[in-house]
Amino acid sequence: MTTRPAGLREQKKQATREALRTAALRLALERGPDNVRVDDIAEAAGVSPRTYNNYFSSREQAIVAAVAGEREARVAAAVAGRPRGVGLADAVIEAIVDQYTAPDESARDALLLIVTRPALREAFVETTTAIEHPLTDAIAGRLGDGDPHTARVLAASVAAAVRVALEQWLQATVSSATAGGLVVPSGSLPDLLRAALAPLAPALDAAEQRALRHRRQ
Amino acid sequence: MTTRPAGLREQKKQATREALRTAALRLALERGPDNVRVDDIAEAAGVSPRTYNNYFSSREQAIVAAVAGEREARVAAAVAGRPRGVGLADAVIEAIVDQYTAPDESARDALLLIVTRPALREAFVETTTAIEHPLTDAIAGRLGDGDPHTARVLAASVAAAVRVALEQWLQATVSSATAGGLVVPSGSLPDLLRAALAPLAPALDAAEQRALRHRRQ
DNA sequence: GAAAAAAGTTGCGTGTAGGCAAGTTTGCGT
DNA sequence: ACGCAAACTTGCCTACACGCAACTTTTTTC
Repeated sequence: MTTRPAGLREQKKQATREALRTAALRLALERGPDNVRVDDIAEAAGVSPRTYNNYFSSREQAIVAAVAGEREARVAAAVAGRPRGVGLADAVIEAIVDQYTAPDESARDALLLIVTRPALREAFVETTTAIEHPLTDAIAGRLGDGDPHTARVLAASVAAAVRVALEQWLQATVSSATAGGLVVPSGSLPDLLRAALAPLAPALDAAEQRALRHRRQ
Repeated sequence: MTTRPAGLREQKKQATREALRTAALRLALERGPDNVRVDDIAEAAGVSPRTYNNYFSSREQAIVAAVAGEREARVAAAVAGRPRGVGLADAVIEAIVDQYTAPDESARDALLLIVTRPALREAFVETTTAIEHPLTDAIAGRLGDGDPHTARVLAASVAAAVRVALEQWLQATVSSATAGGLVVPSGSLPDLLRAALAPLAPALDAAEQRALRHRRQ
């Protein structure tokens, strides 16, 4: 579905990208993010520093990409994969909660690293915009391609809501970190996501109803 | 209303900011955006280059800021200023259409400049996120402070929809430019804005109803 | 299967973003 | 009115992003 004919070229590109981001994360964890030069990352991944910048347009991007991974694609697939019966709002909300609540233990200490550095936090929050395009397609698929504009706006809004939830979560995390104990848990991300997405449910449902009505006629 | 106690300090800051962005725009128009160094802008505004970066975190920001101006504040004020009777969705949509359709003739050639340079276009589109905070307050004011979270999500979604509309408008503009004739008009921005915001109306209305019901109890 | 075309990598050079610490200006309490 | 504290400006310095043009690798075409 998501995998195209392959081609050696594309394989290498993905491999390089993967090598860069894992190298970036590993080095950041080993020495702390401030002691990692892009030269180091490039060297660890076996490419030139110039090539690094062909893949990532900032040093932070590579690090957060290792955590965010291919979440965009997974979210879109999850939305598309919900059974026909469930409403659009439920499909979207549950798909997102699922994908952002992956039991990814390996990411725990990485997130710990991210929350403490403002630049990294910002880059991490920025990753939410990456879900817009896949999500647009997924929503358009469910709405029946009547009006791609609507799907795009809804996807952008959903991404914005996710961003809001992440910001709240990070803020809670960092304040609980400075407040005292071990950091990890903070407010429950799933709850924050649901709360942030809830106000958009009427818009999603309305679009779905409109699409249905339109198709009948 | 929006003007605080003043204070000489704040005045100077605003003056510097204004000087920087007008200088940036003037120079960009005179010589073309690629022939403007931040040193030039700083010099024209009478500050050090280092100070420039205390105000704007990229060269493009200053140029687009001259066009975007204080639109954030105006949008928020316009939303807050609509009569109590009109629904939230209408208030928001009309306020935004008004503010983005200012008959600002002086901005015409500036926009012409912006659409042609990808970096400037991106920076211009990014300015939409600036309306989020003021708009959050304005929406929260209309919803009655019952749940500030909802206002924030709605504001972020509205900003996202505006961004989508701007992207479409810029794309239409640039393609009509490469296609042939004089550039300026392209698709009607007001129409694009209304179309992009329409799918969010149900969410805005639902929030308003909820707030009303909540207040009655 | 070889040659042309397309896509990707790399080094170089220029301009830029931002941390830090010292110097300057503004605001405020007394 | 005075002086202290906080906020802003500035120069210096390091690392970084990205255009460009030459070169290498993969893909396509005949």
